[in-house]
Amino acid sequence: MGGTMDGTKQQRRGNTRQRIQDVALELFAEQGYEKTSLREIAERLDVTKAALYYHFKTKEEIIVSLFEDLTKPMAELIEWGREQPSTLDTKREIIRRYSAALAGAEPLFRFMQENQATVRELRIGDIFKDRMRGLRDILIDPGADLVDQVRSVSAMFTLHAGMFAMQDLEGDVEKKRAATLAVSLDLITQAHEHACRRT
Amino acid sequence: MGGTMDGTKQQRRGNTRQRIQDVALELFAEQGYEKTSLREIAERLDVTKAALYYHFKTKEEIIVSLFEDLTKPMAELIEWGREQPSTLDTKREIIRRYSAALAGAEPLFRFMQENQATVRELRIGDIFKDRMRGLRDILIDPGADLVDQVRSVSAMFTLHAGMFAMQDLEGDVEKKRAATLAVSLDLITQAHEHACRRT
Amino acid sequence: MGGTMDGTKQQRRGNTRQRIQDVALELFAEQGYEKTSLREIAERLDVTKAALYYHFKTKEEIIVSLFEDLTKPMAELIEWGREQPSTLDTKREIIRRYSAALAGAEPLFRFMQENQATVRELRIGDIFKDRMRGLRDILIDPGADLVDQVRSVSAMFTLHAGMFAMQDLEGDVEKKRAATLAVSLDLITQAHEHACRRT
Amino acid sequence: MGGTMDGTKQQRRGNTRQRIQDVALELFAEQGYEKTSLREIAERLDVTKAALYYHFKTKEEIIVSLFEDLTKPMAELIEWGREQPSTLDTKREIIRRYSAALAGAEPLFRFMQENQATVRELRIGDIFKDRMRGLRDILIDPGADLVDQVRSVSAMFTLHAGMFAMQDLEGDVEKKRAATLAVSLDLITQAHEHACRRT
DNA sequence: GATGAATGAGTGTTCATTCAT
DNA sequence: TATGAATGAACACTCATTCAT
Repeated sequence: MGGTMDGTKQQRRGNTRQRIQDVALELFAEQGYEKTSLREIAERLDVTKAALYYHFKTKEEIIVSLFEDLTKPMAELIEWGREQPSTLDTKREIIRRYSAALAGAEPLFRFMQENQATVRELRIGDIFKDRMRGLRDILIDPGADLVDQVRSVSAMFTLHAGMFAMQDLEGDVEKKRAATLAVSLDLITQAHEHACRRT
Repeated sequence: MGGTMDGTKQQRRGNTRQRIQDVALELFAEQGYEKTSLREIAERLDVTKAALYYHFKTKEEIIVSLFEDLTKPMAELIEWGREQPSTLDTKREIIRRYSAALAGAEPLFRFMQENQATVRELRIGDIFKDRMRGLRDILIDPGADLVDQVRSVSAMFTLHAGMFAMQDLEGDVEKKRAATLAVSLDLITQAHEHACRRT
Repeated sequence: MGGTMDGTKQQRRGNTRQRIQDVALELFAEQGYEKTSLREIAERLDVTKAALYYHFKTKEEIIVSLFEDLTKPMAELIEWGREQPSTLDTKREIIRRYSAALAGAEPLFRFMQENQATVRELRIGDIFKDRMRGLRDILIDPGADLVDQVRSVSAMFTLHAGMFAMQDLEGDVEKKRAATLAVSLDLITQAHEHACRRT
Repeated sequence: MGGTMDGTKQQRRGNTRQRIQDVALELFAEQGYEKTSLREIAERLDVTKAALYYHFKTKEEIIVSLFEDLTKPMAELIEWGREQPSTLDTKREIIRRYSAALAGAEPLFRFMQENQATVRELRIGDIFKDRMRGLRDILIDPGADLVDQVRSVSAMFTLHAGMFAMQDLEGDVEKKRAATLAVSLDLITQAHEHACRRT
């Protein structure tokens, strides 16, 4: 209170790019990619559309940049996972870390889930698909029972559902997160143990 | 008058409305709602855009009509479910029938899943959300453990994931459907039995 | 004066396409292709830009349609020329007819000449280039002296120059046209006779 | 100060203005004035757009400066021509020197020819028109036959055509230049001698 | 001698929608 | 049952230009 400059249009030196990303992600997640126009983003930031083009070559590049910035943890997780032995502990750790990665970039992941049709046509669509497949292949034992494969995939999707579809369940957010993680871990454990017993 | 049926542009008496729905659903599911223009639909049918407006008042009404026509089984399932006692058998039957309902209107459900952001702004968004909540409330025991609630929701989402996300797993389509159903039934069973043991 | 309907927005049934072409050609010839915006064309016609798009898929298609409509005589001339024996009389007739063709589509040819850089990137650029080459190859004797080849080409370009670059010479338009044609015929005659004497 | 010249971005002290002109002319001649953006020029030079504005007040000034620098020989030629007696020898010398002037600034003249519609709206349009008229008036005898006037103008345009329209004729460049010049001299000679005979 | 950041005015193009016929 | 012709509002994107640093 008092002090912090004059309040309008100040302090935007050098961080405009960041502010564009923030507002864009918020709007993309809220209304979808196509229904969010550059005009809208620009107006919220009190700059002109042309200013957006100074920082990003196209509309798509905005979402691509967000994707690249925010999914780094996911990429690293996959890389890490590939180098580990395919033990139950590894898989459980993957699930735990993936849960954390999701929580850390919630709006982006919500966007990815709720705009799949759009995302599919965008450059990030393929990258994301690859990543999901990467994760899946780490969690699934080659040659496992089909039911157990489904269980592994379901473990991942339970985490997704936990973020978006269970938000209107009554109860504390953190507790729901924990419960979701528990079910996910349960599924991956069942999948793994069945598979072992067979061999 | 009278005359030869020559194969093109005849024989479509009265079924134009139906044909519009078919093509629209195909395109909506493939490219998304916003990216599918009425021009595109009209061109595929070899009629003019204005013709679409003879059959549907707006673009939104096309998707609404599809939704209403194709989700009747789901609505009936919920109605049926509400009148049944909350036993394990009931729940398993719900899951089975829901799986069948999904399979029977695959493109529409794919559309709903892949265009959630769009659907949310449409009239069908709320209806669908209500239905999903309806289903969920039948499957969940009030006062059950949070983990078991998650398990129930996960049972539903496993079916969804099964339709869309597992399509690139290797294996026969029917077998995958069966496996998915098995995991889903497993989850709902676990949820139910835990809950019973507590009471 | 007196009589002709009410003056505003009447009589435009069915001929809008034609009116667009007329206005577009006028503006393209006057200001160039790039500097003429669709807004400008639409405003002159008192319709919206979108109306232009009902009749033409793109801006380029407007100029393409003009080109196709207006250069038919030129195309036919080339076709005719190819079937004739390569006599002096044929060549003189070609020059005469080409002169007439130019006069009959003056604004288009002016446009083509004054916007060569633009035209080169358009679809019509290549077509036009081919036509010019076609004409040239009819007029030039294979194996003629280089100087005589130049004379033949110069005969064509003299006609062009006559249309555009000599308009500010003093004198009656028709007389200038006749004089230009005379010089052109002279050149083609010289070219032909030299060539004959050599063989 | 001292220091190693490493090859990139050095050694351009003071000659940036020149480099801008070079690149601009190249692009203007290749794609036209309107289709060449300052961004493009700047990118080729690996400087920012703003840097261009340090050296030139507007886009137009770039082409104006090119025009002024490169058409000095043409201006001097006219000045010289005006002071000479109107003999055949003078006229032939004018044609020879004009041919050389064209060859010495080929890209600019190509640009002027291929962007006439654009050039007309630019400041250089009028200057150039005046110059062409100046040349013409030296070559034409006042009161000569209209046909001979056309011949004189055609002599000039033959040189133009020679530069641009005959480039795809087979044959050595230098030989074509010589042939073109020969035809042009021929035309001017015919024009002159006819005129003399009449007086 | 040049850059980073931005603007204002414009571009061609597409869309859902309307309405007289 | 449809079409032909048009509209108004929007969209992504580009441009020449400016100015503080």
